[in-house]
Amino acid sequence: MKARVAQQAEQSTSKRRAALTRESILEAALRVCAPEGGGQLTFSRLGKELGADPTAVYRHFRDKDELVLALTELTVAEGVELARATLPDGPSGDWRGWLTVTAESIRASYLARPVVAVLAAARTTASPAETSSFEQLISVLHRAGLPVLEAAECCRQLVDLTLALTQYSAAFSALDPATQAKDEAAWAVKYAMLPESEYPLLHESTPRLTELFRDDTEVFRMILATFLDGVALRIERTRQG
Amino acid sequence: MKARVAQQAEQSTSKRRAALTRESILEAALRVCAPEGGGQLTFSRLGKELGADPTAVYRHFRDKDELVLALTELTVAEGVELARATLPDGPSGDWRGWLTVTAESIRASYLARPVVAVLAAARTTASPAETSSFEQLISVLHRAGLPVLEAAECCRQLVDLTLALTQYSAAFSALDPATQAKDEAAWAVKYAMLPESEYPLLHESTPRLTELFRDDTEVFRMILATFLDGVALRIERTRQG
DNA sequence: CGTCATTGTCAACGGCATTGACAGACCCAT
DNA sequence: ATGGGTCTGTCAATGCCGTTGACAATGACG
Repeated sequence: MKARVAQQAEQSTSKRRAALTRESILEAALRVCAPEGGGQLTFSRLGKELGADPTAVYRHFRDKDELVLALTELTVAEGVELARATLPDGPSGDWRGWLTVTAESIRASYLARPVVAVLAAARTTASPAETSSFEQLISVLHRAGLPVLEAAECCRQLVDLTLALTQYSAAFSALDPATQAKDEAAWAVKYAMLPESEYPLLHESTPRLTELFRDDTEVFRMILATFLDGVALRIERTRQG
Repeated sequence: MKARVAQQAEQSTSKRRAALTRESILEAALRVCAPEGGGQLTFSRLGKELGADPTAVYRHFRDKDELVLALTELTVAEGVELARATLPDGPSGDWRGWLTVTAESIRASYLARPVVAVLAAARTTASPAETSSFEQLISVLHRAGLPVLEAAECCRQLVDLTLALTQYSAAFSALDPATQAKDEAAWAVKYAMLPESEYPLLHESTPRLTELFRDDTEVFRMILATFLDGVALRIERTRQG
């Protein structure tokens, strides 16, 4: 009864009354979620961006959760696409490069919309784009010498590591600038006042640590590198016996 | 109906009539944030737990942010304390055990109050408890053979890794059970329906991956192990050259 | 004893997601 | 064309949330 003309009739000529579509709403939402779009994703902001009543969105998404899920799916898909564009088509022996590119692509997509990353929290999307990317990751590690199951475990680790660290960074950059500045200042002051006698090592490292405070991306790269060193070790062990 | 806690009338200096104290509020908040305390930390819930008007809390904390910050500081301190209780007093050559215990202690403290973990997001606390723990971590890695700066970098990596993954887990367990179940079901269905011809490796790994879906803690342990393998490699390299 | 700061209560405000009633526009079969 | 049925946008209202300002009760102190 419901769900009449599923989706075929209206896209050819004039949209009957479709000022808003799922796509146009998602686009507007992505605009709102951009780092320069201002802190929050809210129905009223979305309505303003669309030039429509905020509640009109409910005609296309059951609730905010559904909207957020669609946004994360879009974001992941974009990340996967970005990775695909960077990576070679055929198989590659460079497993390390492959994993690195994939992780950093997904991270980049999320960081382009910190708000989405924050709202996505730990929701699992299981989008189709993700699937084939995952299969390829396993394949690359398997070719590198890992048994299938172990390769799959490593991939799961990589994905969790990437998503968790990315959302961690996103949460910070989604904070309002005042709070960000306050936190950073508090941190700097505290480290500057550390008594050298009591914390000699920390005192010596302060400049480097302060440098890293600002640079989430650098920290992510370092963690990823260390993690991949661990994977390399596992591969080597497997090969030897 | 005023459930008064009869524990005042102490303290040497001026103490008017403190039915509520910073400490009693924090305790109540921790109770609310416990996994079985029900989903959210809210002023009205807090007020109910205290048997007082919700807005009374504002007499002791400027706003919710300050309350949350205090809670995170408490949580981190508890984690550090837990680690201290487990670890030997003196120096230890077992750097790997040291790092593992520290990371898992902090994780355990946060997971005992998922709500705090979620609200803390990426706020930096720079509490005193944290500081000495950090100094010790650097010391342990330095003794293991790493230059001071490199040891400090590794510690920073470890902390970020731990906090990010913990908040990632906490975010999921802070979701209402219905959503959790729905997400898990969606994931399971999707993986069960994967065509073997297109995704042979994924298909083969499905049982293991499904097992890991539920077991955040196991995944964390694996990631930590892989990461520490990477650190071991770095230590070895330093020693040799 | 009177003054004053402290602290709990209460009512109110604005922002948020969500809902239900309504109205115009479109489609199709009559 | 016409009239029901259906989409889709609008509007008003609800309930929860954090936060604020006015008020009242309490104790401390000169």
